[in-house]
Amino acid sequence: MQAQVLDVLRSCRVPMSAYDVLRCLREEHPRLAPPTIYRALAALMERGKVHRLESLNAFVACQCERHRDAPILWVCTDCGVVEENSSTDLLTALSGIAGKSGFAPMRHVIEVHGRCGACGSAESRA
Amino acid sequence: MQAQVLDVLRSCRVPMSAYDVLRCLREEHPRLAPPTIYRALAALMERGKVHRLESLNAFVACQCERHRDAPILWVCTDCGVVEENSSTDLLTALSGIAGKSGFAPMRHVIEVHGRCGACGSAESRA
DNA sequence: AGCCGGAAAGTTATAACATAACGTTCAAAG
DNA sequence: CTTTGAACGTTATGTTATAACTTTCCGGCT
Repeated sequence: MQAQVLDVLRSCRVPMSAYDVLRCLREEHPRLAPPTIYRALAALMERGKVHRLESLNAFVACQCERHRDAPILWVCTDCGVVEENSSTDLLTALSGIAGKSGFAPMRHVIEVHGRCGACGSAESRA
Repeated sequence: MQAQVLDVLRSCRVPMSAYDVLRCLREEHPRLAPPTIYRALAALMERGKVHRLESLNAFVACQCERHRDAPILWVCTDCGVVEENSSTDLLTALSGIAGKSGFAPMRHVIEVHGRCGACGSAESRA
């Protein structure tokens, strides 16, 4: 089930809600119910294969093989595509701020909404 | 209505869901319905008086009088309290990364979950 | 083989979060 | 004193998520 959910998510660069995934997989498994999907997604997130987009209540397949740091997710509000990367500098900066107030970070949520390069140049050509 | 919602949110440092706010205000306005709350929250967010915690589907009153930058929200997973600040350096770093791929940021979601200083020292004393 | 135990998935039901669509009120502009 | 539009009320429903319990299946054990 995890493998099937991951396949569905990998088949598209646009994030999908758990219910989108459910609708996809119901074509093959008509009786599939939400908890199954959420369990698979939880396991995949645990293994770092999938990221949850908190600001969209949606999920994307991880685009990197391995993570050193927390991912930064770049969401195009125009085409919907999500890019992923990470920045040691950024994490260092965050840790620095955290340190001053004695805050011990456990999990970072960094999502940036805007217009991606492709949509930006498409627009400027128009 | 906006003022009442803001009062409720300001009365506590822990984020509240829209339905938490609704339950609070129903004591005074028994017939209050969700759309009224969501409308007030939308207007307050527009005015920068309230922030939405995307990773919790919840809302907190803004703790700063004015923002230069996008807020960084620090969420204690122990006591639930949210602190807020901002960092020009961090935003600069993000813009730098964005620039390389031609991404034009419009909205930043930066939320860090971890243990706050107070809970950390409480634990170490125990 | 037959049994046991645990992990994954199925199943049912409901909780929690959010908004569409339309109606009402009321005050300020014309 | 009518028009108009913003705020709010109301009803209904859509969307996201999980609690709680059951079943299935596989692998080890006797």
